[in-house]
Amino acid sequence: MAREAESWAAHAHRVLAASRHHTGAARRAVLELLDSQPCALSAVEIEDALRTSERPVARASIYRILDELERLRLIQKVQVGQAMTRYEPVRGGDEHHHHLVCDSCGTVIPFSDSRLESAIRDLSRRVPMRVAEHEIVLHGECRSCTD
Amino acid sequence: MAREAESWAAHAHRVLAASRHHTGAARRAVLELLDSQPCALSAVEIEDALRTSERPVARASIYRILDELERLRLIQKVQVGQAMTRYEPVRGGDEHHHHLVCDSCGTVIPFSDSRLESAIRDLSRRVPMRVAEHEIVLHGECRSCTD
DNA sequence: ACAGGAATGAGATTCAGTCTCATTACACTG
DNA sequence: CAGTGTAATGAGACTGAATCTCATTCCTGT
Ligand SMILES: [Zn+2]
Ligand SMILES: [Zn+2]
Ligand SMILES: [Zn+2]
Ligand SMILES: [Zn+2]
Repeated sequence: MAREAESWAAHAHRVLAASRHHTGAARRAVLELLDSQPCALSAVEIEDALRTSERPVARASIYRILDELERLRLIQKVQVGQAMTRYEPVRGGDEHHHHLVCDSCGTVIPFSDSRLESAIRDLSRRVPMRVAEHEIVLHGECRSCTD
Repeated sequence: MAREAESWAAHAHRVLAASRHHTGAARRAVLELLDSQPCALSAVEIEDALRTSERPVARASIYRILDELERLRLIQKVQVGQAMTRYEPVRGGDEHHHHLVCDSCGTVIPFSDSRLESAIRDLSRRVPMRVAEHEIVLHGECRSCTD
């Protein structure tokens, strides 16, 4: 399957179109910004970035769109520290991952670890709750801040 | 050592006294409320609870006290979802633990798992950051919400 | 092209959390 | 035990992310 050829934005757009009627320009602008970005963005950063673009999008729309994308599992929240929530594309259903956060400079670095995931999977079965999600964040100091 | 006999509040009070000069009534009120509670509390819940008690404490003081307690590792933040930050006593340095959060009713259930911790410990060594802390939250639906 | 309903925008609003600074209370000294 | 210096506290203004409202605009199917 030529899935590699399809951008995340295009995929997300199709999923979005399949799950509701309209597909406005605001959605497209947000999708494309998210897809172009290497890192997780906050709603405010998205608003700022789009304000100066050819397709500004209102705050209310951004939050609505992000909610929708999250419900469809097209993006995921990244909670780093107590600061504002960030969002990043969930690409290709492939790599589930978590984050390292530098408490000095705020840098967010993704990582994945199969042993950790398997421990979580195993644990989820023994716990008094139907576990749907998990969040793992490692805090510390990144290389550049330690030097 | 008769450590069992000493309440967390009393322990915290000693640590606090050892690390600074004054030890006001506001601090005592917050310590005792935290100690008496089975679950993690938010700053707002603490403020509300104390407002109707015999020793109301101002919001600014509550946040100051919580910051101080956290720096001394007497309490720990519990970030569940995107909601407001909660705080819970760190008792006896003993059981490091994490939380299950029911996304329906908001219930928070503590758990600990040595395999998970060892996976984290191991992982922390292989990662491009000096890891100081970690947060793990499992989300899902608790038994009462599933029924 | 049209109608009906979904999507969007602008701004008011909420609310956790922070900041300021005047006042109070603690702990030590004499 | 009163006096003094300093830390702690309180009241409320302030900040900023996130939510809400509702009038307007724009899709989409017919
Ligand atoms: Zn750093
Ligand atoms: Zn995982
Ligand atoms: Zn529940
Ligand atoms: Zn742990």
